[in-house]
Amino acid sequence: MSIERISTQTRREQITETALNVIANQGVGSLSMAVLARRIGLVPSAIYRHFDSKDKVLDSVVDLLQKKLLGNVAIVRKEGTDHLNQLKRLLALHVRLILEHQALPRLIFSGDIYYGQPERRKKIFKIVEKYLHEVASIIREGQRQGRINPDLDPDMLSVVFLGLIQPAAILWHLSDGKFDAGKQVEKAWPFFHDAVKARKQTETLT
Amino acid sequence: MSIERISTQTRREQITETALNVIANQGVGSLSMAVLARRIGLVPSAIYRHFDSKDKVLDSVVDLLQKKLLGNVAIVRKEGTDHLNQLKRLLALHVRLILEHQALPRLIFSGDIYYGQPERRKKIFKIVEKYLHEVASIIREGQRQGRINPDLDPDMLSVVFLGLIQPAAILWHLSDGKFDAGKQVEKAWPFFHDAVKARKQTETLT
DNA sequence: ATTATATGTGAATTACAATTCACATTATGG
DNA sequence: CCATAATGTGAATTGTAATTCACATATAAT
Repeated sequence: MSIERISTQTRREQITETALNVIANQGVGSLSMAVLARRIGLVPSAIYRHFDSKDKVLDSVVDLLQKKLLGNVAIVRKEGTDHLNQLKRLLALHVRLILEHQALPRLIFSGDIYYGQPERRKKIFKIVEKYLHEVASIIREGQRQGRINPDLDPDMLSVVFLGLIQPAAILWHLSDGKFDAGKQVEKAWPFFHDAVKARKQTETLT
Repeated sequence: MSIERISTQTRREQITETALNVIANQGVGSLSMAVLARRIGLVPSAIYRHFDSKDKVLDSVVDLLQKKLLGNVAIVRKEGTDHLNQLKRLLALHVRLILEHQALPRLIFSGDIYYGQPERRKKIFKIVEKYLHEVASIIREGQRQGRINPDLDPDMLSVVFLGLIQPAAILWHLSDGKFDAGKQVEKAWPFFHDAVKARKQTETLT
């Protein structure tokens, strides 16, 4: 009569993924134990066999997000081509990630997820910070390699880099998919690339 | 015994502003009629003298946001200096707006505000769209004026422009004010400016 | 001043969400 | 095979939020 029984380990992953999807599609406000349970085919109280509370579920979601986000960085670093190319690749992966899980910006922005939860807020900040560190680090290597203009501040650039994606993601989502985030980023990349690459010789920066 | 009675007109504005602040400080999820009322010094049911429902309050918040956001564009256009300067000014105003009302990105991202409310979602999209149109229009004029590189796509640029602000705002908020968004944008602007300005003479774009 | 309208109050209603608990049932180790 | 732990269920509890309503009182119009 009942649903198949699954090990807590797998269940936890399933619950976390589902929660991420709910947040992505409907926002943090729509995430309830009931919704979560229904989507999986469980009864609300069953969730408590695997998580102590809704808060713990949210913590788990944040962890998942971290894994996915920083995972992308690891991927492009392994590919180890030229550093500007790493950034390009990272951009592409990030776009895909965001389009798959619109939840990413929502987790960061909504505030509902960390209001009254300073720990969680700090954690999310750390994740973003780490991501930016990695990007800045790639940029620095590119500068050492002589491919990226050494006059530019890598930390500033890393934030701008993030900005190549974010608004595109918003627009995509707000427009219900009509705005083509992929195309925007494709167009924005050459602009960024050109602005960032080392100048051949004499070129004033004003 | 009771609070002073105020005309519905003023009350509506007061309620809307308060709602915006609550969202800015605590997220959409924390916005309840009770919180709203308490902040103003009313009783929850009193809100209904001025708004039919919470949804109507949210609609009103969106209107307010539109006014503020597009208001900034109007301001810089009137100042009518050089177009690149207009953008710089707009950037500064936008930063201030976002720092004052962190609600802006939240309204757009949280999803809670428009899930199940396609009308509202469309409206928000229209606001952002219009903002971008204005920015693109400023850019086009700059191109006609010969100050901005005519090879760059103004629509693409307008989105990138938005990206100069957004991540900075996130970081500022996530870090609880420790990350200096103003400084980031100040640094990012010269980068953008240089990348966008018309090239003196021969300069390949790759 | 008197009446009508606009504002504000407090209690009541309804719905829903998080969480707990006693009770099944399946899986697993011995 | 048996005992025990792990999973799942459904009812019950508690809290909170949106909304309505009957009742008060200030404000404005006559």
